Order: sequence, then structure tokens, then C-alpha cells
Amino acid sequence: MLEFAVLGLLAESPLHGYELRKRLNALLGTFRAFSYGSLYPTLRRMQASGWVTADAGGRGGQRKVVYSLAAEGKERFAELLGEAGPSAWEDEAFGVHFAFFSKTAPEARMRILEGRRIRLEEKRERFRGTVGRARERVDRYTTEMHRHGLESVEREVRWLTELIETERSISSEAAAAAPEALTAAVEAEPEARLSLQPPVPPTAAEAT
Amino acid sequence: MLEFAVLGLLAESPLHGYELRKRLNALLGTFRAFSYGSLYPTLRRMQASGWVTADAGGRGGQRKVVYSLAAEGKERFAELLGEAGPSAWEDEAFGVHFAFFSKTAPEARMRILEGRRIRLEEKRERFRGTVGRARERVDRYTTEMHRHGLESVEREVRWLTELIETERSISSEAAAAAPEALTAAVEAEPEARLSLQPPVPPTAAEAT
DNA sequence: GCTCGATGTATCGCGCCGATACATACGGGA
DNA sequence: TCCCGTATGTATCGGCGCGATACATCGAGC
Repeated sequence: MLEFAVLGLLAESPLHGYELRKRLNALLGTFRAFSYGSLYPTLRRMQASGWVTADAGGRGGQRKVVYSLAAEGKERFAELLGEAGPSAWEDEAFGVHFAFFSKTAPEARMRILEGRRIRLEEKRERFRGTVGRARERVDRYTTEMHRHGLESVEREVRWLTELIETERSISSEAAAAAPEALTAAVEAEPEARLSLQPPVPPTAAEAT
Repeated sequence: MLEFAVLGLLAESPLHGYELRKRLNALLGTFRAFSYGSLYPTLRRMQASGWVTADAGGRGGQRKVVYSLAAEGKERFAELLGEAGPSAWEDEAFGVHFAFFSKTAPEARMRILEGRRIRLEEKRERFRGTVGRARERVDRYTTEMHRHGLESVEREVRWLTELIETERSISSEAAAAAPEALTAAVEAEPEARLSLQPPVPPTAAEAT
């Protein structure tokens, strides 16, 4: 996940660790915060994978290591942006995916949003029973916790529903405004393969 | 954190891993879910620490390892229940602490609730600026994510405020009903604080 | 001149997750 | 009757990310 986010930030401009971390946590907002203890090792891993290059501006005492995105890194980022399957609608992953939605193909956005919503609806159903009927001797606090947790999930589902509706109206507007532009954009340069996903059999094929 | 929760569950009755995990995740509700990959190693650690004892009912093929709370484990649990400082108002920790609030002393409950609220209010303030003013060129999605995240935090603060008020009214009721009982119970031996529960309205507990 | 907070890079131990492996019990449909 | 899927049950392994910790420089204000 960190890897994904770093790729996305470096795609905009080369950065050094400190700045990278600040932007990372600004980008993710309240949803997540990474530490240096993860950042630096991750950057090393990414270097080893050939996704980023490190340019140490080691001027005497004051050193500052600037990381840039390599070609392989760009590919990897495009690849990750295209992932719209189950791996993208898990809590953590969803957040990072969402943070880069403006760089994500409309169809992938839709699939992620809908997959995520189904995930949460399942979770909601699993817990609705539990909070309703008293499971063993429950105390005030446990009950309250479950009630609040359930409401959080419900709120999240509502949010996703709104996003999906907005998304739908956007794409229909776009289609109405310039039907050919949409197709053209999709078939544009190689990166556009993000949108080239096989028409997946209706939602959620894998109901564990 | 897992350690804390395990201690709390084993304080009620001895359990084997599988059952322990089920109850663990039922207890924590939507808020958290632990995996076997953490549970078993944790149980080993706790054994090594002398907090739990393992009783392998190894009957031929069908084995089942039952874990019980040792005296040291009880002590450790009481110790953790008493922690009401910064370590208890961190996200993860707060959730587990809250799950065992009915076994926690009223003063500790109050301190945890209030500490947690302050933590979240700080977080809210930190992010209020960010979501208001456009920090560099922000896209629709990032903005939306920050808005939603901020609202989540605000909702959480509201929840805590309500809990604190309820808590306050409970203790004032208790004080009015039996002013000496409160002080007496508080100064009793460590275990006695568990019995300090507020008069719970008898909501019919139907068995599943 | 000195301290303090921001800037800056980096490591280490360890908790926890997800995947994986393996074994038994049991109910129901072929 | 046999097999299959699901629940029950225990356990390990690689790897990610956190929190603590250690340094070092720089500008601002006292």
C-alpha cells in the first residue's frame, strides 16, 4: 500500500523522504498515516525493484536524497491503478486507490466503488444480527460499541452510494456531451490499458 | 492489544484457540478482527510470560488446546484495566479498553473517554484547515475523501461527548443514591472495582 | 551564544496479517 | 455409500508497517 502511494506521488515530481512523507500523509488525510520506519525501507525495496532511482545530493554535511520514478515504476503504478478487483476493495487498499482516483480510469473507479460497497454491505449484514439480539450477557458498553460500529459502516455505505451515483451521472453527461471522446480517451496511449478490463461477470463472483 | 483482549476473555472462562478467536472478533465487532497468525504466537508469548496455562486435551487425533488464565495473568489484566493514560486513548488501544469498560473502574473510564476525545479533537483541528483551503491543485476525489474523513472524526467526537455525559450522570446518580458506597468501593481491593457496575436496565437477553 | 523546533536520514525489534498447510467431524446430495 | 463442502481445530512463515531511537543541520528568537 505504501508502495502504491509512493509511486503515485513520485509520478508527479521527484521528492526526498521527508517531503514525501509529509505529502503522503496530507494526501491520505485522516484515513492513514505512514511513518519513516516504513517509508525508508519501502523506498529501498522500490529501488531494488528498479521502480525508483535515488539521487543523493550529498553535499558535505547536509545530505538530502531525492527519489525519482523510473520507467518501470511508471509501469508498476499504471498496473496498480488498473487493479479494480477484490484486492482494491479491502479497507487499506481502497483508501489508497481512492486517493488516486483522478488518475484512475472511470470503469475501474466504478468497479472499485461498487466492489467496496458490496464488501461493506456484507459486513453490515454480518453485524446487524449481532447488535440487535443480545449475544450472551452483554453489557452497556459492548452494546454501545457495536451500535456505533454498525452506524459507521452504514454511513460508509451511504457515502459510497452517493459517490457511485455521482460517478454515473458524470459518465452519462460525458457520453452525452461527446460520445466519441470517451472511447477515444480509453483507447489512447498504452497507459490507457487501465480501462481495458474484461467485462467482469456481474459483481462479486467470490462470495466466501 | 491482542494480549489485552485475550486476557479479558480468559478472565471469564478457559477457552481453546478457535473459540477464543470467535469470541474475540464478536466482542470487538466491526472495530477490529484478529487472525490466527497473531493469536497463536500471542498465546505462546503469554504462556512464556506465565499469564496463561495451556491444557492440551490431546485425545489421539482430535486435539484441542484449552488456555486458562493464571494468577499472573489476572494481575496483568487488572494492571491493563487500570491504564487510563495516553496509551489507552490511541485508536487501537482505545477500542480494546472500551470493550472491557464494564470491568473498568469509573474513574479510569472517564479518563480514557476524555483523553480520547481530546486526541480526536486535536486530530480534527489539524485536518480542518486542510480540507477547507485548497492545498495545491486538489482533485474532486481527494477533497471528497478529506471531507468524509473529517466528518468521521467529528462524528466520533460527538459520540464520545455523549458517552462522557452519560457517564457523568451515572456517577452522580450513584453518588446521590449511596455517597459512601462509591468511595468505599473505590478504595477496596483491586478486583472489587469490577463489581462497580452501574445499574443496567434489564434489557431482555434472548438466547440465540 | 544558546536553545528550540523544523528539517532530514536511518535502523531495530516486534506485533500483526494473509497465505498456507494439515487434520477431523458432520450433514446432505449423488 | 461415498464424496463434498463447511465448520472445527492447530500451527507456521514471509513480510509490512509501527514506535522508539539515534544522529545531524538550519533558522529564529531570546
